[in-house]
Amino acid sequence: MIQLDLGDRRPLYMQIKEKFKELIVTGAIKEGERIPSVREMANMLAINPNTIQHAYKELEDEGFIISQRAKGSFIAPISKVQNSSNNSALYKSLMDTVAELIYRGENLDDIMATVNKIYENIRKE
Amino acid sequence: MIQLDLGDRRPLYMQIKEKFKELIVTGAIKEGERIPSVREMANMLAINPNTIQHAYKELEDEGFIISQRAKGSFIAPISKVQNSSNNSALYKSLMDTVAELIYRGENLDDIMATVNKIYENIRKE
Amino acid sequence: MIQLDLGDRRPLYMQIKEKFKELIVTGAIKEGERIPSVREMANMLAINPNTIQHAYKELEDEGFIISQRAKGSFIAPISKVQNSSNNSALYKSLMDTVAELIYRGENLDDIMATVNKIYENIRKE
Amino acid sequence: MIQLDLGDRRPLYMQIKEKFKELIVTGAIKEGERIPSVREMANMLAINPNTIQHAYKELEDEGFIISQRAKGSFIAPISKVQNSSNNSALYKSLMDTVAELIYRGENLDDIMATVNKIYENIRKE
DNA sequence: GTGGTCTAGACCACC
DNA sequence: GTGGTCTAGACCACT
Repeated sequence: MIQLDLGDRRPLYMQIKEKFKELIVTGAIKEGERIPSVREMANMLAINPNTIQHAYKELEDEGFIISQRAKGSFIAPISKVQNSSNNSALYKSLMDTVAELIYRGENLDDIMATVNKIYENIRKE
Repeated sequence: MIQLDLGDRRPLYMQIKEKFKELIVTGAIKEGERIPSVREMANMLAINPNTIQHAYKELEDEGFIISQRAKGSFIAPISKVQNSSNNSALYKSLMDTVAELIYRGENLDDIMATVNKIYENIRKE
Repeated sequence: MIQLDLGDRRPLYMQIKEKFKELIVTGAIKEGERIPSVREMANMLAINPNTIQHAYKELEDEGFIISQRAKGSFIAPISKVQNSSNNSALYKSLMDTVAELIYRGENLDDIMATVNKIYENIRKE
Repeated sequence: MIQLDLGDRRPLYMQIKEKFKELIVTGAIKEGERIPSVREMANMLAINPNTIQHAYKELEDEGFIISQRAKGSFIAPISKVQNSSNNSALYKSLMDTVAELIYRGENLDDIMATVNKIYENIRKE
């Protein structure tokens, strides 16, 4: 489900958090679905439970999951995420990434095609 | 030219590095142009020269600038950047960002329009 | 383990880096093995920790080690090194060195014998 | 004749010196031949004459060239170079380079073939 | 306790 | 004057 990359320079908890975000936003895990408990996850990845806890905490703060004591953690209703923030930081990231791709010689059509493909993949789910 | 954000959780050297990348890839600074010396920049931003040095070092490692002892630092020829790397990490970032935008309820057309606008802005220069 | 030569005109961090590379490529330290922490090494060599940090950073950039915050630094899996680079610079260095040896009157057989001996020494490990 | 690489991190004088060594040891310039004067060279490369002077000085110190006031600089007789130094540093460099090539997955036969090719190329001249 | 970031201040090699 | 190296010492984030 989640694969840690030791070469990755980001802290472990952030890798885990962002991997979960990826699974959620691409629709691989859906609204209401349960994710492994902190302890299960810690066992699976063979790392300290505190690290998982940290990741889950931030996911909850950002509205992606909801943790219920003694029951587990669940993907939050999508409506919650949509209200919870303005998306200007994401648009900023989009602009920087696209500008760099163009600078590095990538074709506008290839970029557009990639964006379209992501959209199609998500719809299909 | 560059504004530091102390509230930003990224290290200072990275803010500087990424701001320069932005200026370069959007065409605000052009191939061959000289950027401020390590000391000038340190004075302008009122931070330690070592921090600027760190930022410039990484920009050079990534192929964006060329630093020459006793002469200064200059924007690298664009051909160096285009050859020097594969763009898969950037495409990965693009996919993650777009997926999250869609998940947060953004419209595909708005995203496409943003991509197009970046392209037009860069071409105009 | 590592001996600094103050008479050497290369910077300290580079002496350290290259000594480690030597230990790694000759098999004296093996994949996955832990190397001394930045502070331990600094104490052992009686130099500033930043200098060690600099050396380790470059070893990591070149794919020889992996540094993990709060855990330590480890010899990278050899597969990472083999994929991560093209070897043309090394072949260039080989050609220059051999050409100079010949110019200085060395015998081709002696050179070949040296190459063979290195190979045997590494295989034996 | 000589091409400077601004991206190269070595000082200019050293690039020049090593390029000359390369031309000499591979036989591209021969014993007794005249090389351009400091001023000619400085004009050709559009750099400061002091930089050329520095390079020539070191070439002379190492026995590769002989400078005669008002006449110019000439490639030294090969016998001079052969006597002038022990070659242990070169063998050290050879061993390090070969060990790294092997570590990076290169084949012993390819390395041997390269060494042989250099030898043949020099003999032919 | 670990690696990473940052400061203040110094010195060096290069051009 | 420029980039690069180094020290001494501090603080932070992560596990």
